[in-house]
Amino acid sequence: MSRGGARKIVRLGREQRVAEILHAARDLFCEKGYEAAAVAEIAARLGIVEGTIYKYFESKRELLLKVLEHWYEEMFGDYERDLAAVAGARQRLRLLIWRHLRTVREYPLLCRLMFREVRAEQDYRGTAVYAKNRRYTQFLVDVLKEGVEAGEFRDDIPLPLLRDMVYGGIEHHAWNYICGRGDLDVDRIAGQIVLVVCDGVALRPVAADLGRETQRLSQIVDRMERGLSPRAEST
Amino acid sequence: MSRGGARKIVRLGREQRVAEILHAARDLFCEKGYEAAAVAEIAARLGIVEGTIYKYFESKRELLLKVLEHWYEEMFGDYERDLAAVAGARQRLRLLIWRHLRTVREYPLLCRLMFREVRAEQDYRGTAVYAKNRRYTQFLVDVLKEGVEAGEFRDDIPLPLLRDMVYGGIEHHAWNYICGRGDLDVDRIAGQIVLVVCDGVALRPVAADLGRETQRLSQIVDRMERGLSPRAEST
DNA sequence: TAAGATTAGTGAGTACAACTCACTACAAGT
DNA sequence: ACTTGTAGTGAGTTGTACTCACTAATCTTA
Repeated sequence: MSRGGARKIVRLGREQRVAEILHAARDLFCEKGYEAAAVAEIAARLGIVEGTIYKYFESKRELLLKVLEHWYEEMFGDYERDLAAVAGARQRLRLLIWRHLRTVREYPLLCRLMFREVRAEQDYRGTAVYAKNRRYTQFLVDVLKEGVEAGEFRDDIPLPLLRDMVYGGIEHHAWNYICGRGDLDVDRIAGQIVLVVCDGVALRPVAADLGRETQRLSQIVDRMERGLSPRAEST
Repeated sequence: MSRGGARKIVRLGREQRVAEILHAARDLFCEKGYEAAAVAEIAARLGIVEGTIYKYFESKRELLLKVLEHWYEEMFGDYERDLAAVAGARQRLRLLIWRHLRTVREYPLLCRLMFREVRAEQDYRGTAVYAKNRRYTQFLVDVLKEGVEAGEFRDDIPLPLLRDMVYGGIEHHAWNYICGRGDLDVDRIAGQIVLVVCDGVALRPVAADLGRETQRLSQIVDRMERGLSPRAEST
């Protein structure tokens, strides 16, 4: 601004420049949202000109997709590892739901971009982000499938529907938080979702009162068999 | 085009013109989506000029909101009536889920606008569409509450979470259909969602084997009390 | 019926952002 | 030192939301 156009041009290698642009784009998209973020401002922040960005990315949208692809790549790292440490379908399910909620809590702005700007567009299927998202949600379907095969979950509910109820439910429930209002109690919500899903699909639900009744009758039978009156101790 | 600017100007009353614009806007938004629909094209279809639309609507976005408000108004009509005809929390729940799925099936393009362009925006809360949507989803929360009060549903799961799992789940599950791919089997999906939700919140789940055990013990106790040997008939 | 008031409708703009392209300048290879 | 590949430029073009000073059709009132 102060010195009129006498700026030194800095030349970077392709890789490095691409990385810089992705980083600046992620920041600005998170700050302002996709629409409001101008490509020219991303360029300005890096001290380059708009045209340079179009040298490396075909369009603003491609830039957004690449930003989110990188994010997914970051996430996949410790997913399998964490999952391998937990046994039992219900506990594994809980882990996936809990981790997803934690991700929403940690990166609300990126989630917002994903939900709003990417997943909703015409061309979504066919993008690399779609493939990565499929891989991400497939973890949950696989855990449910294990549960069915192990006899822990019933087999008459299509797994994709359960998947959609979990991820769709979380998205709706977290929307306020994602938009910057209120907080997100990850532990509590994870527990409640597991409760709804499992006691809907678990083969043997608790049935507390039936259970208590069985126990009571059991004790009576025990005492009777030992020759005691069934009413002996009831006062 | 053919006669150079010698078009007759048609003057309409305010009400009528507004109605015309809303209708044309709804069509074009559904055809092309919000972004791709140009205000100038809405005007062109009515044989008027862009500025005229801005005489009646402050912005393109207000136009979209008004279109969706009108749609909600259409829907509310027979909602209470239908609901009044059905008894029992589970059946009423099924009705609401079934009706919502049918609406999605019938108006996928308007649903798409609602999900994509309206609900996701910053200013959504504070719009009249938000209020109408609240009223719409509140039906389901009320039905759940009735179920809890009637002792049909457990009371340890927050109703808003269930609401979000239902509507969020449906939205996710129907997204392919909304985007014009495949079909939507309303009856089947409604049944499955009710199954998941109810057998998750219903107070007395089937628990067939626990039930049988209770029955068996009951019979033993009966016989014992009548002075018979507990093992009398077991062979 | 004619003048004045009201308001529907016009169309030529402005502003701004995505995207393009012919060109410049820097660095490496020979 | 000359050539060549390519990073970077910046002045466009295009398209669209939105504005505004103005025109003309209709209504009101004398």
